[in-house]
Amino acid sequence: MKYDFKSIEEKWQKKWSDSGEFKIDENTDKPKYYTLEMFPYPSGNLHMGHVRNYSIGDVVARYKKMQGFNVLHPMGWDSFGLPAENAAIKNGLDPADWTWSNVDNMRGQLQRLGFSYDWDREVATAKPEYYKFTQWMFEQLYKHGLAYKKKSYVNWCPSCATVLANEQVVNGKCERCKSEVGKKDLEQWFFKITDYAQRLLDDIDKLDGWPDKVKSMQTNWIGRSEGAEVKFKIDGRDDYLTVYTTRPDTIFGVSYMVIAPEHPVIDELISGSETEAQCREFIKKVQSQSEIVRSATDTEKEGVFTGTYLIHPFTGDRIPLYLANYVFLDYGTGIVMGVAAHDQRDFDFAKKYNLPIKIVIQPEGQNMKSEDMTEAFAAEGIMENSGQFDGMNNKDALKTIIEYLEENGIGERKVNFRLRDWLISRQRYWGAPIPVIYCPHCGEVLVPEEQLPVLLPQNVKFTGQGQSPLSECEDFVNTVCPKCGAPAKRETDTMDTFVCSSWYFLRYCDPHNDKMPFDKDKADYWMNVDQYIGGVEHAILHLLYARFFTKALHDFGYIDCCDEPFKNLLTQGMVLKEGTKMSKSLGNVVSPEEIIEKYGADTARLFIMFAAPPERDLDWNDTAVEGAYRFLNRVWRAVDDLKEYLTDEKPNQSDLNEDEKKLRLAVHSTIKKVTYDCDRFNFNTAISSIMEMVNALYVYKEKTEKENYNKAVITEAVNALIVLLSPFVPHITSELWEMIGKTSNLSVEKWPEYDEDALVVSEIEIVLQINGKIRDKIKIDPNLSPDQMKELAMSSDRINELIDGKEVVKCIAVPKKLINIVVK
RNA sequence: GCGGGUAUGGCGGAAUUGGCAGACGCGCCAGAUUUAGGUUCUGGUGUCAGCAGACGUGAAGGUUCAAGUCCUUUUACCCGCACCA
Repeated sequence: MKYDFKSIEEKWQKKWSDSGEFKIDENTDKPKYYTLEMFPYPSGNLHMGHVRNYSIGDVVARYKKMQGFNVLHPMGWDSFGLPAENAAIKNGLDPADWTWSNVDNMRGQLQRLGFSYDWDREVATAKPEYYKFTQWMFEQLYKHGLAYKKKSYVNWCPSCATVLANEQVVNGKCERCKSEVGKKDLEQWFFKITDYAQRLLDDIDKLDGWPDKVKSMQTNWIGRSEGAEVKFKIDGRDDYLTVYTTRPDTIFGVSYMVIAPEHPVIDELISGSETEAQCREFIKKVQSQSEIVRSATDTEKEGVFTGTYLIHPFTGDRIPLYLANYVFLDYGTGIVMGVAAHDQRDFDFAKKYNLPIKIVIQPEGQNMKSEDMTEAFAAEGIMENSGQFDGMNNKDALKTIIEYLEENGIGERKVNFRLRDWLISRQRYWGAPIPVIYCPHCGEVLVPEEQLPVLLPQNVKFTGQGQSPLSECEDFVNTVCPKCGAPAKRETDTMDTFVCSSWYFLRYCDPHNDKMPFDKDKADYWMNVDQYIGGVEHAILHLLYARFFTKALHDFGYIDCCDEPFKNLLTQGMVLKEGTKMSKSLGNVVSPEEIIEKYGADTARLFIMFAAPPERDLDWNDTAVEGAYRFLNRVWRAVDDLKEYLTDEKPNQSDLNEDEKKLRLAVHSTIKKVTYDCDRFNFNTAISSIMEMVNALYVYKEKTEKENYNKAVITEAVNALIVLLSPFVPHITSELWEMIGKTSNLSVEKWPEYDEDALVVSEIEIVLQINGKIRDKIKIDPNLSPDQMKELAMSSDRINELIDGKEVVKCIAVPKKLINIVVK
């Protein structure tokens, strides 16, 4: 019989779907295991990255299930987002129709790959029954003071015609469409993720199962720094400006101050000053610069004197205040001390504008002169020109100076984060509407919970310009105030899709609940996610937001079991073709559909799991895919040949001949190895050891006459082969299972255990070395003591020949491995 | 500049603890089967050398009886952040 993957895969996929094979619930004594792959955006078709992501997840799910866990393995759709709306603008399609037809197509593709999802738990963020609770989440955050509206300079993508979160701006460009992002002064909705900055940072240490890379990326993104805020009095006035510095020890080295051009106090400061005209011109110039130019390290530092002086709190000196393009409004206070001698940026600026360079820290044992300096001195040293702090080590001085600042009311210790609040409103249609109503009498009012969801209106015009399409939709905008009943208007912005995906893993725990986003007991049963799998591109955005949501929901009392969503994280590598990323423009895209058509889902899955370890990039190789297909055929033929030599009897180790023992050894060492490897996600080596076992089976077949087959040993080998292979290639193994007469369900078959007795060998080969070089190999009883081993080694003719006439200095024997004789 | 990572045959990749470097697969070479091609089965395949042997895990040192693995220095490449005061 031939391996007909097409009919086999169709047959089993239908069986699984008809019987609800992968349906799961909480009513069991088994320990739970929640494995989750990042849900896809329904772009229309699966790509190889998806196939890899979900193949890895499916192997984990099936393996854990066979090990006796109650496995939650769900799938869903991150189905709000811009492409649907762009399709509407371009082709006049309804975003919902476009989305749901893509979902149907992709669901079919996932099913053709044989993934073991509990489809009853499917979620889609764009369904009212889901976004109802996204809106509920917004309201919870609002009620706890974590959602608020403010006017600020925000990132604006002209092409997407919407604002963006800081995390969505990559090198000054929109992470979605790559257009240059500008700034706009707008009133927008934010989530106060900064309230959680310290906890999000501290708890990174708890994430043992996360890759270091992702942890360090999050650490850098949160960007904690310690320093002080210091007040400088404005000369000739009674008020102060406050600066933030991480180097209060250099405060005596301040020779000028710099302020961000957008700073709100500037207008007042420069009005009427002699440099007003230049200042205004400079501000205009800086604002016209793109974020990329502005934030590039090599952009020349420029500035203009404001006409204002500040008074140094220690020396009383008058310090000139400059506008400068290298100071940012949104970090610290937007005002910085200029310490030319000890900061490279300040040094460059001071050189350009001829500002004094004042040394206050000397490298130990040296006497630097400012006129000789070619770059700033930022290392440790001894304080000088710093009044009562002279002679101190600058690290000690830093602490002492902060204490002094606090005691004298000049300043205070301050921790700063780079993390900004999360801007969540978007001027787009295809997202969850923000459930807020503006009443002329009551102001900002939440839509009452019982009125959720605020539904997206239909028959909306998409122009792709200006305001959110919702704002043109009279029926939607006009409503009544839930508090006073007066005519009122709805918020017309929708939420960033990252809000929807920040809690979907909780919804899978209880996907049909229409009262609450999830039942607390169910969430406490399933959470947290034992294994999360996805691309590293979400290292900051999604993973940070999901952590924030989980912590907030935990604090609000909706989950008890954890305040971190993902216990273990696997970031899988990319799928490449000839070393480069697959892309339409390069024309090197390998379509999963074609591969399934040509070789079947099992071959696609096997190749992907075999070709590289999961976290590494994988280079697609057509001939190696053939190799995977060849292997499955080899397995098929072996089982087909041997199916008539099966028995119910178990092998008896003591009755076996050498060939039978060898086969049994191969089988049981493979069980051991595959189990070990699967526990560590070394799927490529797990598969290679199964291949070795198949090779051993062929050797046995070759060497043994059919009438002498040991049926018990063969049966054990065939069973183990099918079971061990089943998480990787579920269709062919299900068919083979049935073919050898099994009626039980393979997907819940108990994972095999190896038999120690089968691993015992009477003889092993060890290596004889002289001075670390291999000179001979001998076969010995593995249980020999080191002394017995040495004795045997010394009786080797070859060894005696080589050490003849030399002095044996030392002899090392490592049981079961080698003997090394050291001679002079 | 800061942070994370990678480097092993023609290629993808193995090598749990320091203990036979190159498992497994691809490719290639040969043999068997076949009218032939394909398929399948078997054997070979790091480099140099006829053999013995020597060399070999980015580079250079070191520790050790023994190093891909540990230590020091260094190079190249990939990824992330970056005028953050």
